Amino acid sequence: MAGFDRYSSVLSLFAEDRGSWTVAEMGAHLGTPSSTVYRVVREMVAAGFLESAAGSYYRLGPAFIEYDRTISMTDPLIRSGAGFLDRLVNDNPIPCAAVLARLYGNKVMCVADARSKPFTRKTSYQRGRPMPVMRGATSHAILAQIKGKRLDKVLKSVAEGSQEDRTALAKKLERIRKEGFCSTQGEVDAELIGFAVPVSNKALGIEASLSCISAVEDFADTHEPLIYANLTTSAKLIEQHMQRAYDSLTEGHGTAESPPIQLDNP
Amino acid sequence: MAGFDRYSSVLSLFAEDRGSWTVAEMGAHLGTPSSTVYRVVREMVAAGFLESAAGSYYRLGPAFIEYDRTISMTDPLIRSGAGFLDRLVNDNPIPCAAVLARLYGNKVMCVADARSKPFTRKTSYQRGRPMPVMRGATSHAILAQIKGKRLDKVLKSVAEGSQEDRTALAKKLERIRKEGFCSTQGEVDAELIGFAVPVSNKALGIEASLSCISAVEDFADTHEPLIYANLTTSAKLIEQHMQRAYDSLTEGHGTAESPPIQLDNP
DNA sequence: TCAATTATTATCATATAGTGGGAATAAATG
DNA sequence: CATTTATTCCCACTATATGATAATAATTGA
Repeated sequence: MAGFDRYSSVLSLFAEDRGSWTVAEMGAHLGTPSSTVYRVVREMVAAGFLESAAGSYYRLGPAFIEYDRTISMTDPLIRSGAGFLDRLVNDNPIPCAAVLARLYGNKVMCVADARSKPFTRKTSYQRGRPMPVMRGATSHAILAQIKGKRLDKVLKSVAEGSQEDRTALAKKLERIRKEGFCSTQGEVDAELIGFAVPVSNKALGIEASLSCISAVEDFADTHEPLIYANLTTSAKLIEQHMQRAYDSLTEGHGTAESPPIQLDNP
Repeated sequence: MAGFDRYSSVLSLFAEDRGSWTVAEMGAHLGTPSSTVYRVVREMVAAGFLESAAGSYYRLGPAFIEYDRTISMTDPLIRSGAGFLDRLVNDNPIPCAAVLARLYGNKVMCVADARSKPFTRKTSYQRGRPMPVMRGATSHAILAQIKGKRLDKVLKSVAEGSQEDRTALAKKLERIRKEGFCSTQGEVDAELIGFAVPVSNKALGIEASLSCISAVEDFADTHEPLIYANLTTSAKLIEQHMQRAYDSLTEGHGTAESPPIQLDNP
């Protein structure tokens, strides 16, 4: 193994189901001698990517918390969008969770979320958790924004579903592109229904979606217009905010409505 | 440059004040030719540590959000402590923010926080932001738990303050160790006062503190006993929770009070 | 406390992988 | 479509990673 893989293969061991490893365990799982693993681990501890814990165990280090904060403070979508989620869940006619998700390379990931107090269901959508690319309104509203070889690349990267599935999805995406919204039921979590609208900014290269998730049993058809109205309105506001932030940077000044948000992409 | 530094020196460029860089800019700042930077960047993009954004800019990638989530779900302190913060800020007699911070190598970092609705002040303590090691009740309550060469190592690593400062601090820490709590005023943020108590678990190698921060103008001496009582109670609960989680793992079973928390450090 | 065990670092000959200047190609721009 | 800019490719030259082993440090148990 060479290059960055040497390091990321070690980091990949640390996941939800296993947060601490000894050097011997890492070596065994990676098929690498301990002396080599020790050197790699030592370097990453020095850089804050791992920390030495009790009992000769190692854990993920503070660098991840720090860089996560950097992302929260500099990412245009998070900066512009996170603040709208609380309002959205409270304006919704039924209990729900709101999710702001975006395409990150070939991955769809939730980058901010909120839930109304009465909404107690568990949802698969959580900040930092990679999401199914081919299933769910959240992902559909994102994929509807891309096409051609870019879309192919994303779909191929997940290596999921048959050719027919992908053709069917392509048709669905075409319709979403025209209508501007979509919903799915039970594709991600049983008994939950999701509604989503696209959010994007071409100049910043951001393809995202805003969605809300509710229990099927709380939902009635009469709620649908209001749900979509709220989502669409919030999405527009987020897009406006992103564009203003971008403009205020390229023009080199902030306005009264858009305080000088630091958005360093000129 | 060699080893992991090759990669972390690139990542270090990305910070609060600058979230996107072109390869040419990175090369100029690092004194490295573009062809080399391109190779390094390509590797990190493939691993999700960077993402390619619009206009030939690069940004931090989804890996950081994902690993941050992994930490939140596996770190014993965060798992046991984060849930107590909301209760703490609401039980407090005056508006405040609560901070759970820990020693991470030689760094003190906030890993979870909460604030009561009426508390609107800006505080320097935010999840993911490295904190001053030698100043503030939050850090003092942590440092009071370590001594000898370990303490020396931490203090030397920050290279801050004179020898006298460090001697004075050592005396202060000695008193905190005996009393079990501490407070500072204006050491971190002007007009704010902080109160802190230690939180630790020897078996897990965790040295942390629980603190709350209020405006000096809201504070009266009569509040102090209740503030410390709340902090101490919460800290005890957090420590108990951590210990139970640890025990339930080492004994290989969960009990009714402590649901089977997945804590993989045996 | 000390002996025994285990974790971590150091050493070093060898194989391997990174470097960077420049050419070639791909992508973006106007 | 032509031009500029970004990105990848190529390759001789070094520098660095590797991993078996030995030395040291830290931890554990009696």
